[in-house]
Amino acid sequence: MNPGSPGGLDKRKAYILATVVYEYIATAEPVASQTLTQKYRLGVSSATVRNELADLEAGGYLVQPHTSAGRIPSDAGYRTFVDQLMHPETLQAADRRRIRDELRDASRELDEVIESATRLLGRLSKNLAFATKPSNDAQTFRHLQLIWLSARTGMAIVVTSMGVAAQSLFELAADAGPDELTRLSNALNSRLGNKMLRDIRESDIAAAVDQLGLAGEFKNVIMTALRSARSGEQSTLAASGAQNLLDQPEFQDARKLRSILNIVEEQKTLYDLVADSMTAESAEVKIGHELGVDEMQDFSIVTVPYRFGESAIGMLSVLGPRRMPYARLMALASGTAESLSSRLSDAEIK
Amino acid sequence: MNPGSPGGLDKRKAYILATVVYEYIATAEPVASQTLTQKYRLGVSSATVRNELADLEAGGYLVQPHTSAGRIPSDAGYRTFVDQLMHPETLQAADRRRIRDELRDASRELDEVIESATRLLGRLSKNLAFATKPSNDAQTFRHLQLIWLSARTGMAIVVTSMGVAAQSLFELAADAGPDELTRLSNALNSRLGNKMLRDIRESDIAAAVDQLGLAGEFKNVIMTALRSARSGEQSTLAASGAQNLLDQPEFQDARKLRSILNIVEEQKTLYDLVADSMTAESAEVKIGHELGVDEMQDFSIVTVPYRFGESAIGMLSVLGPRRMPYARLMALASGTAESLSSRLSDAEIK
DNA sequence: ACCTAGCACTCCTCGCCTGCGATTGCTAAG
DNA sequence: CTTAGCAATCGCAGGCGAGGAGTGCTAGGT
Repeated sequence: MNPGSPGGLDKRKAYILATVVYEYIATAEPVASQTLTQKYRLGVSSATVRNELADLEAGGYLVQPHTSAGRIPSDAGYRTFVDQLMHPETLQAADRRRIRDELRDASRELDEVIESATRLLGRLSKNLAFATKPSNDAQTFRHLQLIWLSARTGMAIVVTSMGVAAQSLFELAADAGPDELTRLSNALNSRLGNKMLRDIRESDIAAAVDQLGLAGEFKNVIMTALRSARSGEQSTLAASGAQNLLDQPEFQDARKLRSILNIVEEQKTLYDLVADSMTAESAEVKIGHELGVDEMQDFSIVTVPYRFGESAIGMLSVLGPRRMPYARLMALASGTAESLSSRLSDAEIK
Repeated sequence: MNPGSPGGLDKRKAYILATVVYEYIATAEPVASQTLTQKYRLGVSSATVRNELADLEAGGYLVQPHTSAGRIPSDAGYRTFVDQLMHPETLQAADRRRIRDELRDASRELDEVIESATRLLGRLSKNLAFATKPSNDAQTFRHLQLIWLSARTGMAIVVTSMGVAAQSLFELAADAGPDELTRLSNALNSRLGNKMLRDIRESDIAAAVDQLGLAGEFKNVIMTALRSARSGEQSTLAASGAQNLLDQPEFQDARKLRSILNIVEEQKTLYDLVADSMTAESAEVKIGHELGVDEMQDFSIVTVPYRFGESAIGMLSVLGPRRMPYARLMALASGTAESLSSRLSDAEIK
């Protein structure tokens, strides 16, 4: 092996590996040495290619389903392909515009915008797309309103810069009048204005409540509302495009799909799988066993964070067979996330 | 045929038909005459049963997949079974309690309660469960709050007896102060209190706005908020349990599932299919072609409305193979809907 | 008039085999 | 280091036949 070449592979091996991956992604059939020489003018004979293929298999980049079959990429093969061999794609201006337009037409509601983006990505990628709902942690506090419903019940609404974050009903042990709730709302608003949600301390609340001489139970009411605003529905997912997976030849067998659908419906596992990509700068790929879940050996996931202002608040992902068009899906996911990010920022409540 | 007997079938034919359906539901295998005589002590020989089976086939209740196979029920066979032959089931007290408890633990948020009920029903029924989100039309108005965010932006929140129904952001052409919004909120609340949402007229709003001498654009702002409160997310569905369908032997073939997943994700078709069961008193069943959708020939749906107070506000359904345990699923769906209804009513904002 | 034993007939299913084609690895020569 | 040639391996599709499941019909019994 020539040192200094990508992945410790000499140039020809790298090219052959890349070609095998491209070809397998396109056809879903094991790739034979002859196919390579015929379709790709390698300038060498199939026998030479066979020698190279054998080396690549020894190196762990390829596997053979059975003796008299061609080669298919291993997880390591895909990994090398993604990291070093493939040509990254970027979206055509036209595609970019289509995505942007479609998201613009979506409702103003936060959840629905996220769901639209997920549906869109599912449709464009022809795979299963999913998104985490945003964490509100890094959002800015805009308004807290206590609504009087009856002497002992009310509702607290927290508005953040992204729109309504949470409503929570409360019950009081002692009667309170509408005026008290209004006064308390006002006091809190002037005290908390423009803080980030995560920076609001219990002492801020306590000060406001005590200053007005109100019952201590209000502190709990407000903390509860803020807490639920902060956590949002963070661990729930939006998903779309499961039926696309049924089109893939490798999932004609229903058993493989069962586990996936299960995982998608459970949401928890899926959330954990992508959670660590929240801090990524751009699209990240996890391939087969890298996902660390037995039932997902045959799948890969592309994940890209979306932002509100500066901070990443959630992830947009595509789940498909390992044999997925990585460059294209990374471009699509990135493009969609980018549009989503700017769509969210446009809707910011200043 | 003896007149006066169920479905125009004499007693023995009815019993044999019922037995074929039971057996086929249990085994997913065509039912043979000998199986019937061996398992069910009919008191006659298999030859006699064969004659009866031939009659039932002539009558359209059964079909034969091929000459040397047993019989399986036709849509008409299932229909007769459901309407006249099967023993209706009711839930054990223990099951009933489990459902109630599980729903009680669910969050207070309306959407999440519905989703919990759907997940629960999916799990218990071992099929695909789905629910329509409630229509707010028949809910009672409790509170409208206009929140001041900046001189020209604000948010309108409408609270109904079921909890928050809608929030909507608005922009004004002319500056307004927090006081105006508060005064308008108060005026509207005293005027609209305890009306049903659908009974609120534009003139009520206009009167309040004009009385306070406020800009006409407030009328639109408020009407928009009320409209969005009324419509809710009515046509979106919650669904759970798709992977259960993959366990059914008849759907090992991925093609049949594709159409179903598609339909479930589309939601629209599914919503239309069950919409007319909203006025039903109890569980309704649609079998195979009765659904009127080609791709759903192999499926049946059990639908039961759930209520808030007196009025039906949504539907809870189970979708599965035609070969589903109708009595059990009807009992499960009814029980879950009942618990859901009372759970919702308990959470009413009085 | 109804029931039933017996039997021929039909049709599906499964395992077995075979031949074909695809593809490889190896060898030996350039 | 490359390549042509070739034997060897393996999967797969198709054909064939045995086995079995189940029916419909017939004829005789109650």
